[in-house]
Amino acid sequence: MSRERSAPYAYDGLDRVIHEKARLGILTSLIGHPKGLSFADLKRLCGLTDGNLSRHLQVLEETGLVRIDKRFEGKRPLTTCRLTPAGRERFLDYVAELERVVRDAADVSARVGSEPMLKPRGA
Amino acid sequence: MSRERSAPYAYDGLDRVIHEKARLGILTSLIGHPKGLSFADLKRLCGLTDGNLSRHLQVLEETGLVRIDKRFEGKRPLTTCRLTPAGRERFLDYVAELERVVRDAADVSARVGSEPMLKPRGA
DNA sequence: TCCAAGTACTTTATGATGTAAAGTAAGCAT
DNA sequence: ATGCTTACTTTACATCATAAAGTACTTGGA
Repeated sequence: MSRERSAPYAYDGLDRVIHEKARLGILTSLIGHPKGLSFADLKRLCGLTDGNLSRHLQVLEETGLVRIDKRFEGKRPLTTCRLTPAGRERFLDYVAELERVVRDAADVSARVGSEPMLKPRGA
Repeated sequence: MSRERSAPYAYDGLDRVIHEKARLGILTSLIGHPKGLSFADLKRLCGLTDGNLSRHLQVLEETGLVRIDKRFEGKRPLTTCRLTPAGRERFLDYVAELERVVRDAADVSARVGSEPMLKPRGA
């Protein structure tokens, strides 16, 4: 209930590592797949290039959010990524803060909603 | 309803300009104050330094999300910021996408919630 | 067998940009 | 006068996302 009394919109809970488009996508993908996802899967799901994904995974591993498993499936390398327990926890904390952002914004669009400022659903 | 069939976690709707901690705070502050906020107010509400706020406001003005009004109140300069109509719209679009992120994540924590992976409330 | 093309990544380099620190300018207090 | 505060802006640095190129191996023709 305290939350930086003086700076209610500082959103300190928005972890920089997680609050990044690409990484946010990766983590959201991973939280839905406890058994992990392959490099190729993530690439497709998140619409990322190889280099881009590789780099982000590196960051996520270094910060202990994901575990990366490299093995060979037959003759080909297969990289599998999954959330660490800590990663899951930090991600859920992050999402909780996101919900707060959404709520802060929603509160207001309700308050201001009486004025015809948001275009009516149909137009 | 389409949303990049093949890359459901790309979150293209997360506008880079808005998806920045500081700016997200600024915009959330502003949407709640249709009459605008002063530089000093924003600084406090968002917990930003002068230089930092100044820079972000510049970006937000350049991209047409906020309007900045500089006048003198008595003998002192007073900078007032408010959302433009376009800014409001783009911000609401952004928030809608945020909601999607939250929902994507929430769906899953529900699905996985049966397993004792998230620490029980008390521990 | 040799070569071209594809898979599965990693490394490098560059450009953008968030941020701290310093700077400007004016008012107010002592 | 001198110093402190408000109200910013400018600069300079350091981080970092991303594209492009590179590595290594495999598969599939000719």
